[in-house]
Amino acid sequence: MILSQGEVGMEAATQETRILDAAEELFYGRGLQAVGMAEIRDASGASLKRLYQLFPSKDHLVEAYLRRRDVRWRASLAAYVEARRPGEERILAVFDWLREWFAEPAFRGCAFVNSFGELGATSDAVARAARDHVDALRDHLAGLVTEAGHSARLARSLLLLVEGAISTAAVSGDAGAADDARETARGLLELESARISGAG
Amino acid sequence: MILSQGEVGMEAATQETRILDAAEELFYGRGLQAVGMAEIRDASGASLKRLYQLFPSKDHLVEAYLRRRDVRWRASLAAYVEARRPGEERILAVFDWLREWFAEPAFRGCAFVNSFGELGATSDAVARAARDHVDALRDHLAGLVTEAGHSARLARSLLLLVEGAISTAAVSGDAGAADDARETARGLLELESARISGAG
DNA sequence: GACAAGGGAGAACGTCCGTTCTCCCTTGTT
DNA sequence: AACAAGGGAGAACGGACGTTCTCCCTTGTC
Repeated sequence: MILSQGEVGMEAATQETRILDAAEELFYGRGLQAVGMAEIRDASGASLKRLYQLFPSKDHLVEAYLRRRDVRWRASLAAYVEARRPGEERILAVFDWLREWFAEPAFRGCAFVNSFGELGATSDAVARAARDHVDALRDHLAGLVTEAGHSARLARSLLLLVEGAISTAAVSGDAGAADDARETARGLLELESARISGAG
Repeated sequence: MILSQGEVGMEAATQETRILDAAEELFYGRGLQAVGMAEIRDASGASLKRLYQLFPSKDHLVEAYLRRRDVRWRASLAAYVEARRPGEERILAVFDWLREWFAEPAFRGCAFVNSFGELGATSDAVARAARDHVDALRDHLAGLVTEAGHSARLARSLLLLVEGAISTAAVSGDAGAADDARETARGLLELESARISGAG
């Protein structure tokens, strides 16, 4: 009983994963409202019945997509960054990671900014998910900044550079925005160091 | 005949203006796909017949909305900035203007980033309008930067700060992103000056 | 005053979509 | 072998939306 429940649970989990994988690719690639439940059914291989058993409505699925993407996106960034030595290298690595992301064919901007623009005015869940993502990213950057011995104010500047690079790269189709952001961040680090030694 | 044609033309123009005003408020405030033609008809006071006479499809109306908004948005920014003395003051004025915009209750991020996220994958017209807007904004910033005697590279940094501030302010609902961007820009200007005198 | 032209209001049409329902088949149990 | 349970495929339902059509009224003209 317990084992079979476990198996049922695992099967449900992998089916849930397949559904979320399909939803993520479609929602991110084409927009929330442009993708219907039937298309997610086709892409995931699940039946509509199962789909609605696991996610009672499209709104639930959208929110689950955003929440999972937030966790994965930040985990991927964190893993990439933590491979570098603590300090300024890690801050600059953020923009190396962005550059690789921008070069992916599927890149289409920030999933949270896009979702906020599409449904943020209507759906509190979407607006909250987007805000939580930005807050978490800011916190992450603040951790890197303090780790490097700089003032927390720098984290807010970096957040603007990161979000600006994402939007600009998406709209203009130019991955070079990551390099611009990296160079700008390097300048800000240089400035911080100069201010510390100068005003020390 | 010519006069009456002129009057007809003017009436059509003001009706077109009313329609575009309604479309802009609704499209920007709630998203492109969340607003139906019937709602634009109600908000503009025009009949559906007239609406389709002036804009043969919703796609046409969406593109007209984006094109007009681009012109007006940049004109408003340019007018604000040109009230300051040429040089770095004008660069910083960009962020003062952003701050006032962010404080408006209707502020909901960059209309072009939002539209791109919603329909950019499907509609070439939307994708092009968004890209043209970003290109025009970058050109405008480049003009301010060269006017202030700085290198063109700085314009790309400023573009990232502007777009990042817009996205962040919208999603997090915090107009303070404009101040963060302004402070960051001030740092970059300081750095440019130091580099010029230092490396001179 | 008859009448053509054009515009307004809104019904109508076709399509799409989120969600539910029906029917059938499989599978495991007694 | 009979049967209950559950799942899959897809039809069905209700509503929304883009677009067109119908009908009526106004207005300007002979």
